[in-house]
Amino acid sequence: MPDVKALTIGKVADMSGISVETVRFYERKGLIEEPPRKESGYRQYPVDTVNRLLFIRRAKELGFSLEEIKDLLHLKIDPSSTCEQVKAKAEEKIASIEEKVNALNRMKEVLLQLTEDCPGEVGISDCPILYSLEGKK
Amino acid sequence: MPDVKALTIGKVADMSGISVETVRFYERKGLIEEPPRKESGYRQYPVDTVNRLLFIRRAKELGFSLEEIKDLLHLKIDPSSTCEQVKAKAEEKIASIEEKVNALNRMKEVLLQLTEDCPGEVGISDCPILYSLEGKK
DNA sequence: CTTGACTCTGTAGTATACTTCAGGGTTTAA
DNA sequence: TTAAACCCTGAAGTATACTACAGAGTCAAG
Repeated sequence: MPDVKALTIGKVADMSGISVETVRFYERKGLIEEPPRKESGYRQYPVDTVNRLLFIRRAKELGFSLEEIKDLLHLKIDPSSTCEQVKAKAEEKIASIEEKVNALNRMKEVLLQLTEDCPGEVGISDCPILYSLEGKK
Repeated sequence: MPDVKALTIGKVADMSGISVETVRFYERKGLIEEPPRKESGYRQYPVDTVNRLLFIRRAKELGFSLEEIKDLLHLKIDPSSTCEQVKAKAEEKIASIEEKVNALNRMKEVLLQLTEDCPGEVGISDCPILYSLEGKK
């Protein structure tokens, strides 16, 4: 008798909101374990795989890369790792988000200044935005 | 007699701070025109190419993609385009930067909340960050 | 005239995160 | 039983922005 709890790849994909192709891709990348197979070769997932996929989704939404998520998952699985280590990863991520935000805000400031200087109805040859991009201050 | 003003690719690369390979790459991408060649096949750039490359660099620093920069350059060259059109591109860019900043700030808020909830010295199985990533609220 | 620095083309590799496809075999519901 | 729906592998394609060759020719200084 087959394991009633085993799910096909299509099922875990639906349940997690991740496509079948992407689930296989995550397996290749080592984000999820290779599941047992039926004689036919079909993957048979334990239900818990859905949680793992949801974990990956949420972490992605928080801006973690697949590599970082892999680290997080390894910490999660390794009983000798500590909450402190996870917290450190989160704090690193916060710092890198802050850096990105600062860089974007600097860009925005420059662009805002340029658009403010732009009267709008001027011919292209006098456009202050292009003028500035040309490096003429 | 050769054009005294013609520059080799190495010269424009040095003067603009962009690598030789990248200059050729920009040519393939249509960001700079194909320059005339010597009989040997060597590219001969007019000095103005340096300004164009600097323009590209600056626009990149402001977060424009190569495609967007190409648009900007076409506007710049086309005498029928207006300053208004350039301004519109800049404003689009500002809006997209704001969106990114907002998304990043939302991520940061969630991460901050998670790290605040984390006592630090707890075993991995009780880590509130991982707990939350698992989707258990 | 030689030699080292420079240039040429075309192709392939890098990183991230997938998606698509060909050409099969398997399951399941009617 | 049969046809739709699903699954398999392995390779290639997508987008962005380059970088790195290989193998050959060219240029400029001493």
